[in-house]
Amino acid sequence: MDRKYSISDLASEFNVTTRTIRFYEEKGLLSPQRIGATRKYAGNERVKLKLILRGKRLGFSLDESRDIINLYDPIAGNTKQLQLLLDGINSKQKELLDKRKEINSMLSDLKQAEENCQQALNAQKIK
Amino acid sequence: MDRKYSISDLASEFNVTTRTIRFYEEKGLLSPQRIGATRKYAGNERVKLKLILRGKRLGFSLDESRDIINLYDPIAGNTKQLQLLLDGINSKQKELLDKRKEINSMLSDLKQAEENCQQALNAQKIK
DNA sequence: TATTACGTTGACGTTAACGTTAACTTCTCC
DNA sequence: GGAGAAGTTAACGTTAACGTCAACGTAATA
Repeated sequence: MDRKYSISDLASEFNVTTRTIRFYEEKGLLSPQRIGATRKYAGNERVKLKLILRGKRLGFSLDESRDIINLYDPIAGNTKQLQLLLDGINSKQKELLDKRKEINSMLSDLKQAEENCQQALNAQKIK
Repeated sequence: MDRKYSISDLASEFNVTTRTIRFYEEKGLLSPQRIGATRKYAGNERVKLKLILRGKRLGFSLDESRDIINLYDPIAGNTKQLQLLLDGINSKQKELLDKRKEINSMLSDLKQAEENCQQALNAQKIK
Protein backbone atom coordinates (compact mmCIF):
# COMPACT_ATOMS: atom_id res chain seq x y z
CA MET A 1 0.00 0.00 0.00
CA ASP A 2 3.05 2.25 0.04
CA ARG A 3 2.35 3.91 3.35
CA LYS A 4 3.62 7.31 4.34
CA TYR A 5 5.12 8.14 7.70
CA SER A 6 5.29 11.23 9.84
CA ILE A 7 8.57 12.25 11.40
CA SER A 8 7.50 11.01 14.81
CA ASP A 9 6.34 7.71 13.32
CA LEU A 10 9.86 7.05 12.19
CA ALA A 11 11.37 8.48 15.35
CA SER A 12 9.47 6.09 17.57
CA GLU A 13 9.90 3.13 15.24
CA PHE A 14 13.67 3.49 15.20
CA ASN A 15 14.06 4.94 18.64
CA VAL A 16 15.70 8.19 17.62
CA THR A 17 14.60 11.79 18.13
CA THR A 18 12.95 13.91 15.48
CA ARG A 19 15.94 16.20 15.78
CA THR A 20 18.13 13.35 14.59
CA ILE A 21 15.96 12.74 11.56
CA ARG A 22 15.92 16.43 10.63
CA PHE A 23 19.67 16.50 11.13
CA TYR A 24 20.12 13.67 8.62
CA GLU A 25 18.06 15.63 6.14
CA GLU A 26 20.15 18.72 6.79
CA LYS A 27 23.20 16.62 5.96
CA GLY A 28 21.66 15.50 2.71
CA LEU A 29 20.90 11.91 3.70
CA LEU A 30 17.14 12.15 3.60
CA SER A 31 14.75 14.06 1.37
CA PRO A 32 11.15 13.63 2.46
CA GLN A 33 8.21 15.14 0.62
CA ARG A 34 6.49 18.18 2.04
CA ILE A 35 2.82 18.66 2.71
CA GLY A 36 2.88 22.37 3.36
CA ALA A 37 5.76 22.66 5.77
CA THR A 38 5.26 19.21 7.20
CA ARG A 39 7.55 16.34 6.26
CA LYS A 40 6.12 13.12 4.90
CA TYR A 41 8.27 10.03 4.51
CA ALA A 42 7.59 7.38 1.89
CA GLY A 43 8.87 3.81 2.08
CA ASN A 44 12.19 4.52 0.39
CA GLU A 45 12.97 7.32 2.83
CA ARG A 46 12.21 4.97 5.68
CA VAL A 47 14.64 2.46 4.20
CA LYS A 48 17.31 5.14 3.94
CA LEU A 49 16.95 5.90 7.61
CA LYS A 50 17.25 2.21 8.37
CA LEU A 51 20.45 2.05 6.35
CA ILE A 52 21.90 5.06 8.12
CA LEU A 53 21.27 3.59 11.54
CA ARG A 54 22.62 0.21 10.57
CA GLY A 55 25.69 1.98 9.22
CA LYS A 56 26.10 3.80 12.51
CA ARG A 57 26.01 0.58 14.48
CA LEU A 58 28.77 -0.76 12.26
CA GLY A 59 30.98 2.26 12.78
CA PHE A 60 30.29 4.16 9.56
CA SER A 61 30.10 7.93 9.62
CA LEU A 62 27.15 9.80 8.16
CA ASP A 63 29.26 10.72 5.15
CA GLU A 64 30.02 7.08 4.57
CA SER A 65 26.38 6.16 4.97
CA ARG A 66 25.45 8.76 2.39
CA ASP A 67 27.91 7.12 0.01
CA ILE A 68 26.50 3.69 0.80
CA ILE A 69 22.98 4.85 0.11
CA ASN A 70 24.12 6.25 -3.20
CA LEU A 71 25.45 2.82 -4.12
CA TYR A 72 21.85 1.66 -4.29
CA ASP A 73 20.95 4.55 -6.54
CA PRO A 74 19.32 3.27 -9.71
CA ILE A 75 19.92 6.47 -11.69
CA ALA A 76 23.51 5.94 -12.90
CA GLY A 77 23.20 6.70 -16.55
CA ASN A 78 26.20 5.94 -18.75
CA THR A 79 28.79 3.21 -18.67
CA LYS A 80 31.43 5.24 -16.89
CA GLN A 81 28.99 6.09 -14.13
CA LEU A 82 27.99 2.46 -13.85
CA GLN A 83 31.59 1.34 -13.65
CA LEU A 84 32.28 3.86 -10.91
CA LEU A 85 29.24 2.64 -9.06
CA LEU A 86 30.39 -0.94 -9.39
CA ASP A 87 33.84 -0.02 -8.10
CA GLY A 88 32.28 1.67 -5.13
CA ILE A 89 30.17 -1.36 -4.39
CA ASN A 90 33.14 -3.70 -4.61
CA SER A 91 35.29 -1.53 -2.41
CA LYS A 92 32.58 -1.32 0.21
CA GLN A 93 32.14 -5.08 0.06
CA LYS A 94 35.83 -5.60 0.82
CA GLU A 95 35.58 -3.18 3.69
CA LEU A 96 32.72 -5.18 5.13
CA LEU A 97 34.55 -8.46 4.71
CA ASP A 98 37.43 -6.94 6.67
CA LYS A 99 35.07 -5.86 9.41
CA ARG A 100 33.57 -9.31 9.56
CA LYS A 101 37.04 -10.80 9.94
CA GLU A 102 37.76 -8.45 12.80
CA ILE A 103 34.51 -9.38 14.45
CA ASN A 104 35.41 -13.01 14.10
CA SER A 105 38.78 -12.55 15.74
CA MET A 106 37.18 -10.52 18.48
CA LEU A 107 34.72 -13.35 19.00
CA SER A 108 37.47 -15.92 19.23
CA ASP A 109 39.35 -13.74 21.68
CA LEU A 110 36.25 -13.54 23.83
CA LYS A 111 35.71 -17.28 23.56
CA GLN A 112 39.19 -17.76 24.95
CA ALA A 113 38.47 -15.34 27.77
CA GLU A 114 35.24 -17.17 28.47
CA GLU A 115 37.00 -20.48 28.79
CA ASN A 116 39.60 -19.04 31.12
CA CYS A 117 36.85 -17.55 33.18
CA GLN A 118 34.89 -20.80 33.28
CA GLN A 119 38.07 -22.58 34.33
CA ALA A 120 38.60 -20.23 37.23
CA LEU A 121 34.97 -20.58 38.29
CA ASN A 122 35.21 -24.36 38.35
CA ALA A 123 38.38 -24.15 40.40
CA GLN A 124 36.38 -22.13 42.97
CA LYS A 125 33.61 -24.71 43.08
CA ILE A 126 35.94 -27.59 43.88
CA LYS A 127 37.33 -25.76 46.83
CA MET B 1 62.23 -11.55 24.24
CA ASP B 2 59.39 -9.37 25.49
CA ARG B 3 60.35 -6.22 23.63
CA LYS B 4 59.52 -2.72 24.78
CA TYR B 5 58.24 0.00 22.51
CA SER B 6 58.55 3.75 22.47
CA ILE B 7 55.47 5.84 21.88
CA SER B 8 56.52 6.61 18.31
CA ASP B 9 57.22 2.95 17.65
CA LEU B 10 53.58 2.20 18.35
CA ALA B 11 52.40 5.32 16.59
CA SER B 12 54.08 4.38 13.34
CA GLU B 13 53.20 0.71 13.63
CA PHE B 14 49.49 1.44 14.01
CA ASN B 15 49.44 4.60 11.99
CA VAL B 16 48.15 6.89 14.72
CA THR B 17 49.70 9.99 16.29
CA THR B 18 51.49 10.03 19.61
CA ARG B 19 48.81 12.44 20.75
CA THR B 20 46.25 9.73 20.21
CA ILE B 21 48.22 7.24 22.30
CA ARG B 22 48.65 9.74 25.13
CA PHE B 23 44.97 10.52 24.90
CA TYR B 24 44.10 6.87 25.40
CA GLU B 25 46.28 6.84 28.47
CA GLU B 26 44.60 9.99 29.74
CA LYS B 27 41.29 8.17 29.38
CA GLY B 28 42.54 5.22 31.38
CA LEU B 29 42.89 2.76 28.52
CA LEU B 30 46.65 2.44 28.59
CA SER B 31 49.18 2.47 31.43
CA PRO B 32 52.74 2.27 30.15
CA GLN B 33 55.76 2.12 32.42
CA ARG B 34 57.91 5.17 32.85
CA ILE B 35 61.65 5.48 32.45
CA GLY B 36 62.06 8.90 33.99
CA ALA B 37 59.32 10.84 32.28
CA THR B 38 59.45 8.77 29.14
CA ARG B 39 56.79 6.17 28.40
CA LYS B 40 57.78 2.60 27.65
CA TYR B 41 55.23 0.13 26.33
CA ALA B 42 55.49 -3.60 26.96
CA GLY B 43 53.78 -6.25 24.86
CA ASN B 44 50.52 -6.22 26.79
CA GLU B 45 50.17 -2.46 26.36
CA ARG B 46 50.77 -2.87 22.68
CA VAL B 47 48.00 -5.47 22.58
CA LYS B 48 45.65 -3.10 24.39
CA LEU B 49 46.26 -0.45 21.76
CA LYS B 50 45.54 -3.01 19.08
CA LEU B 51 42.26 -3.89 20.77
CA ILE B 52 41.27 -0.24 21.05
CA LEU B 53 41.85 0.40 17.36
CA ARG B 54 40.06 -2.76 16.33
CA GLY B 55 37.18 -1.69 18.55
CA LYS B 56 37.12 1.70 16.87
CA ARG B 57 36.90 0.16 13.43
CA LEU B 58 33.92 -1.85 14.60
CA GLY B 59 32.11 1.17 15.95
CA PHE B 60 32.89 0.85 19.65
CA SER B 61 33.54 3.96 21.72
CA LEU B 62 36.64 4.30 23.86
CA ASP B 63 34.54 3.62 26.94
CA GLU B 64 33.32 0.40 25.40
CA SER B 65 36.83 -0.57 24.42
CA ARG B 66 37.96 -0.01 27.98
CA ASP B 67 35.24 -2.39 29.11
CA ILE B 68 36.25 -4.93 26.49
CA ILE B 69 39.86 -4.79 27.59
CA ASN B 70 38.78 -5.37 31.16
CA LEU B 71 37.00 -8.53 30.03
CA TYR B 72 40.41 -10.01 29.40
CA ASP B 73 41.57 -9.01 32.84
CA PRO B 74 42.93 -12.05 34.66
CA ILE B 75 42.66 -10.48 38.12
CA ALA B 76 38.98 -11.15 38.94
CA GLY B 77 39.25 -12.58 42.42
CA ASN B 78 36.13 -14.13 43.91
CA THR B 79 33.21 -16.00 42.42
CA LYS B 80 30.92 -13.00 42.18
CA GLN B 81 33.55 -11.07 40.26
CA LEU B 82 34.10 -14.00 37.96
CA GLN B 83 30.40 -14.37 37.31
CA LEU B 84 30.12 -10.69 36.48
CA LEU B 85 33.05 -11.01 34.15
CA LEU B 86 31.47 -13.99 32.46
CA ASP B 87 28.20 -12.09 32.05
CA GLY B 88 30.06 -9.21 30.49
CA ILE B 89 31.82 -11.55 28.10
CA ASN B 90 28.58 -13.22 27.07
CA SER B 91 26.79 -9.95 26.55
CA LYS B 92 29.61 -8.62 24.40
CA GLN B 93 29.57 -11.84 22.40
CA LYS B 94 25.89 -11.38 21.63
CA GLU B 95 26.53 -7.82 20.60
CA LEU B 96 29.18 -8.98 18.18
CA LEU B 97 26.95 -11.68 16.74
CA ASP B 98 24.36 -8.98 16.10
CA LYS B 99 26.92 -6.84 14.34
CA ARG B 100 27.99 -9.77 12.24
CA LYS B 101 24.40 -10.35 11.22
CA GLU B 102 24.07 -6.72 10.20
CA ILE B 103 27.26 -6.94 8.20
CA ASN B 104 25.89 -10.00 6.47
CA SER B 105 22.68 -8.29 5.50
CA MET B 106 24.60 -5.27 4.31
CA LEU B 107 26.72 -7.60 2.21
CA SER B 108 23.69 -9.24 0.68
CA ASP B 109 22.19 -5.84 -0.06
CA LEU B 110 25.37 -4.85 -1.83
CA LYS B 111 25.44 -8.13 -3.71
CA GLN B 112 21.99 -7.31 -5.01
CA ALA B 113 23.09 -3.83 -6.01
CA GLU B 114 26.11 -5.32 -7.73
CA GLU B 115 23.97 -7.64 -9.80
CA ASN B 116 21.65 -4.84 -10.83
CA CYS B 117 24.64 -2.79 -11.81
CA GLN B 118 26.19 -5.64 -13.75
CA GLN B 119 22.88 -6.13 -15.51
CA ALA B 120 22.75 -2.50 -16.57
CA LEU B 121 26.33 -2.63 -17.79
CA ASN B 122 25.63 -5.65 -19.93
CA ALA B 123 22.61 -3.93 -21.39
CA GLN B 124 24.91 -1.08 -22.45
CA LYS B 125 27.35 -3.45 -24.12
CA ILE B 126 24.74 -5.10 -26.28
CA LYS B 127 23.66 -1.78 -27.61
C1' DT C 1 78.67 23.19 20.66
C1' DA C 2 74.75 23.83 18.23
C1' DT C 3 71.33 21.61 15.73
C1' DT C 4 68.31 17.86 15.10
C1' DA C 5 65.33 14.25 16.84
C1' DC C 6 62.39 12.62 20.18
C1' DG C 7 60.36 13.03 24.50
C1' DT C 8 57.35 15.68 28.02
C1' DT C 9 53.11 18.62 29.96
C1' DG C 10 49.63 21.96 29.47
C1' DA C 11 46.09 24.35 27.08
C1' DC C 12 43.18 25.79 23.60
C1' DG C 13 40.91 24.50 18.88
C1' DT C 14 38.11 21.50 15.93
C1' DT C 15 34.67 18.32 13.97
C1' DA C 16 30.85 15.08 13.94
C1' DA C 17 26.59 14.14 15.68
C1' DC C 18 23.35 15.42 17.77
C1' DG C 19 20.71 17.91 22.43
C1' DT C 20 18.22 21.75 24.07
C1' DT C 21 15.58 25.80 24.16
C1' DA C 22 12.84 29.38 22.11
C1' DA C 23 9.36 31.24 19.40
C1' DC C 24 6.03 30.15 16.30
C1' DT C 25 2.01 27.66 13.41
C1' DT C 26 -1.62 24.29 12.67
C1' DC C 27 -4.86 20.67 13.98
C1' DT C 28 -7.82 18.27 16.85
C1' DC C 29 -10.99 17.68 20.48
C1' DC C 30 -13.84 18.59 24.47
C1' DG D 1 -12.67 28.71 21.70
C1' DG D 2 -8.98 27.35 24.34
C1' DA D 3 -5.88 23.82 25.61
C1' DG D 4 -3.00 20.34 24.29
C1' DA D 5 -0.37 17.68 20.74
C1' DA D 6 2.54 17.67 16.91
C1' DG D 7 4.70 20.15 13.47
C1' DT D 8 8.19 24.02 11.91
C1' DT D 9 12.83 27.02 11.81
C1' DA D 10 16.72 29.09 14.09
C1' DA D 11 20.29 29.26 17.12
C1' DC D 12 23.22 28.05 20.68
C1' DG D 13 25.13 24.06 23.76
C1' DT D 14 27.45 19.62 24.42
C1' DT D 15 30.42 15.48 24.13
C1' DA D 16 33.85 12.35 22.21
C1' DA D 17 38.02 12.03 20.07
C1' DC D 18 41.40 13.84 18.92
C1' DG D 19 44.55 18.14 16.39
C1' DT D 20 47.55 21.80 17.12
C1' DC D 21 50.49 24.86 19.12
C1' DA D 22 53.75 26.43 22.82
C1' DA D 23 57.37 25.90 25.91
C1' DC D 24 60.42 22.96 27.71
C1' DG D 25 63.95 18.80 28.71
C1' DT D 26 67.35 15.32 26.95
C1' DA D 27 70.27 12.77 23.99
C1' DA D 28 72.82 11.84 19.94
C1' DT D 29 75.39 13.68 16.22
C1' DA D 30 77.71 16.61 12.73
